[in-house]
Amino acid sequence: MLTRGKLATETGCNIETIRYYENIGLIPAPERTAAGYRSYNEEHLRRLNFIQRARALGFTSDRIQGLLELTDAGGCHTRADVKSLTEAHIEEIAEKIRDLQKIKRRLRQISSFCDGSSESAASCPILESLFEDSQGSR
Amino acid sequence: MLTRGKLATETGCNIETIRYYENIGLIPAPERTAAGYRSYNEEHLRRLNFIQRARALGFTSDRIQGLLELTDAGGCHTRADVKSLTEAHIEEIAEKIRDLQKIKRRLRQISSFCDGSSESAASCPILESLFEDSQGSR
DNA sequence: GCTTGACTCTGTACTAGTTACAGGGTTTAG
DNA sequence: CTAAACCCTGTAACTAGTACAGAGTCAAGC
Repeated sequence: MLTRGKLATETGCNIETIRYYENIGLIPAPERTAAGYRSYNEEHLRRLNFIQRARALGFTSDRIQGLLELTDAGGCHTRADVKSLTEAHIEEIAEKIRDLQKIKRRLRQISSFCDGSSESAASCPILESLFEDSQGSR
Repeated sequence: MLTRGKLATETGCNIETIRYYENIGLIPAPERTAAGYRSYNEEHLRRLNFIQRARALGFTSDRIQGLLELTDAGGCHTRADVKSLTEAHIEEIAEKIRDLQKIKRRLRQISSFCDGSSESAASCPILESLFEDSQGSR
């Protein structure tokens, strides 16, 4: 029913990305027309939308695969499984945020050493603090 | 004076990464011994330390290159140049943090819909909210 | 003086998550 | 019937490295 191009415009996904998702197994290989054109159905659409939303929330391909397998496998997985994958992901994001905040604080500190004047960059305290062993850190 | 291996252990940098930095032009190509071994000096050590510290603060190779050029070029650049590169970087990190916080909030919300019970994953509200158009967002 | 192990050299391929492009075949609208 | 718009495939690019194979080199011990 749907060509690759239509699936792409329907989902807002890049057309090449769809082929990529097929390659890595995120999307099942669709039927082909006599000429070899991919022919997608509603289920593919649904699945691709799922992937797009999960990607937007920062899930990796591996984890998305995991989530999709939980739905594919039918009754043998529980909500608890889904929730624990989600919570693990939330914790990873929280950690990434903490790391970036640490970095930002340090950068603000280093930046504050420098008056931003028109003096030579060679003597700039920002560069110096990157060249020398970090003084004033932590 | 320094072989590649010694430079690696001295700086804590992976030995292959040093060659990579040479390839992309972050580190100048060193002298070679008669046998073709790279021979590094104090300046290389200093520069690699700089790169390591800048990387730890999340600077991209391009931006590090930019910072190093400011020092290489001698007197024709100012502290203001350095500071503006740094401030731009801080702003990017701040934005990344904001993005991640948005994602985290949304994930916490989605996760809260799910009781984490032993019911089938197929009916899990987390998966449903990824399949359906995001209701309750924003 | 020779062997052995530790080092170094090169090119190449791999990672994630796409994107892009070349060179061909197909479908559709006028 | 032709031309544009689509689709197919394989492959390379991006970032920031990491890893590995196969070959050469160096230093220490015997």
